[in-house]
Amino acid sequence: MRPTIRDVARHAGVSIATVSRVMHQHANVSEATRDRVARAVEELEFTPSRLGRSLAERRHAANAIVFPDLSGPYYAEVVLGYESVAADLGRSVLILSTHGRPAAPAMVEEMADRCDGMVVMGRTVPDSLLERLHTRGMPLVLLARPQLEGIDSVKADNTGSAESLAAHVLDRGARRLVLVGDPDLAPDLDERWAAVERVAAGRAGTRVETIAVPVLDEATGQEVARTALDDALPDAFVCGNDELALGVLSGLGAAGVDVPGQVLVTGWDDVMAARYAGLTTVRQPMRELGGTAARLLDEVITGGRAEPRHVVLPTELVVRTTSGA
Amino acid sequence: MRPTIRDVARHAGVSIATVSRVMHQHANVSEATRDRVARAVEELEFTPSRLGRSLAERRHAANAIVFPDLSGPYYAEVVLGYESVAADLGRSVLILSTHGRPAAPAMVEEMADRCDGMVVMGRTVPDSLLERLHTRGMPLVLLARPQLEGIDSVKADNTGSAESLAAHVLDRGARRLVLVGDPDLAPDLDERWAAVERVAAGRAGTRVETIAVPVLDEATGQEVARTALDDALPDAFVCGNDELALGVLSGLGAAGVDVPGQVLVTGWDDVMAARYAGLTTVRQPMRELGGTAARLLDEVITGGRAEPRHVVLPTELVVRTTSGA
DNA sequence: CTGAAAGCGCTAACAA
DNA sequence: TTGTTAGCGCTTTCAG
Repeated sequence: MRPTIRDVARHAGVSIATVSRVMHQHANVSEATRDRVARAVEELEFTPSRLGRSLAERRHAANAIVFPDLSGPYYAEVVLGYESVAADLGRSVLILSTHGRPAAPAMVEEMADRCDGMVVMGRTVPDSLLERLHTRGMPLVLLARPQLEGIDSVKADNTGSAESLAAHVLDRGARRLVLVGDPDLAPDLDERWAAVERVAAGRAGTRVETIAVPVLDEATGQEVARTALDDALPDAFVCGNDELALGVLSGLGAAGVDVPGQVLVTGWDDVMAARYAGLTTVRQPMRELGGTAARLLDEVITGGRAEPRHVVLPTELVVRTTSGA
Repeated sequence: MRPTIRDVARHAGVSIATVSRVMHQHANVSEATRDRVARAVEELEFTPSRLGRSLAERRHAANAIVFPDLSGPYYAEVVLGYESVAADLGRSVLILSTHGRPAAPAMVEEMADRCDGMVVMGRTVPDSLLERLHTRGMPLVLLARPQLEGIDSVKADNTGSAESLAAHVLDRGARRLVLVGDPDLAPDLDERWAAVERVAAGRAGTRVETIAVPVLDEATGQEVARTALDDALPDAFVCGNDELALGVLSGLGAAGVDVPGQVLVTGWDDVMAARYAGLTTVRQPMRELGGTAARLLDEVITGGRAEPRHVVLPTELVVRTTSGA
């Protein structure tokens, strides 16, 4: 059996309170006893139980992050940025991918009971749950999802870059645009699509359509391309993320369509593969999104800020060959 | 304040033991009391505290995974595969990226105190720590790292595919090969390099050199290319992972070197970008590596197997244009 | 079928 | 400076 604080106390001939004090470098301990205790700790290889400590302190020194699923680099990068900062702040990191599981809300509640605060991405959990957690006092930060009254949030700028992207595509002569992706899956898309439509509305003869897809991955992109090939090809596919765009690209390529000659294709995120595919896209600071969320959450947990903060990180249009260099 | 089991007990006019029984669907409770308790639980919105429960049960219902750092898709995919299976098994998931931190061993010990078992990847932690944890009874699974006496392990086949890769490159006429990557960073490389050298040794006039790099990422790959350009170019760069290879590729491309005409370049992992870059590589089942580790760990935790298991997952050579189609 | 009581391992008032 | 003691919230014998 692993030694407990009582074992150490007995071994050093002191009380458990003294052991606790020594473990916490508490001031009021004579050097002599401190040494005795330290020796006992050494000899028994004592490490205080996190569980006992957490129960007594009523804090976990851990925090969590919830994200929808993990197809592709975007979430991975965000999570890793989060882990990195949270670890620097001395907190353990719990992760949960809801992956459309019906039990997701229950899993989130369970996780809420293991940490001092959590970051929630996308449409992983019903708002009502988040609001309940928030009123219950659980520190929360929303990441890349719609804001909620009184809760901190972080997101990347969708509007500005979506406007640049739209302008770019239209400047290239595209008139009929197809927006690919489902805002219900990626809440960010709402803002982006709105921006594109706003820009398009300012230009005569422009038409914008929308294709909702079940998943934002390469296979789906390929399918979108195939379907479009049977109908009339639009002038541009504006996709919700790079994987979708990459899929459209290969679907089109397989059919011998000339990109960007006949059609333009754009993505979003700027994942590594986008560079090698020459995809025009918008760069999001994925790592920083996670890192910023971790820092905000820490402020909420420790500081007890009065007002919630809402951070928007900049994004950047990256023009490459596939939408016309 | 959140209600405790005592609140529920008082509310239902029973003892806490009875509440506990009801919460656990324990048999010996009359239907009447069960209902009373259930109602009280409802009304107070009682959820048992994980902490209290864990302390009493002496189990966390959580497990962890440690990995070196997160540059690139490989670790991300593995972690996600792990999370997915672990969550299905009803366990919470803790992650820790050691990232060369000097405090890594301490962080791992701390994490060990929050979970029922953990998966350890690569050279994140000194073997001595792992052995100590193991003797202490902590369930462990090693992932893509050298085995340790009595501890389960999972890895992808390095030898077979490295042989195929070497044969492929040599068949393409390469005589002077450069192996890029540091086995101290990625333990898998030892086996791969050994396999390549074995195959090369069987062919006359072949020379194999090695370049150790500090990190296996794109920037490093570019640098390797630049350095090689100043000296004599080898016939083939056999890289430790895709990112490195992709970096070499762009470094070479920037200098106008014809790949695969003048030089061959190969990677390892088959990440998404590799497909779009046309990189010859070896496909590793990244997700499955994580998933398998999660399952093994579960067996160790729950079953108490007598003998450790060592699983090797198959890999596959994927030939694309950059090493000669 | 139900309750009392003893922990699980620690922290932190309060005394001394 | 040190020790005593009462929890933190739960599970689980052991009686009844």
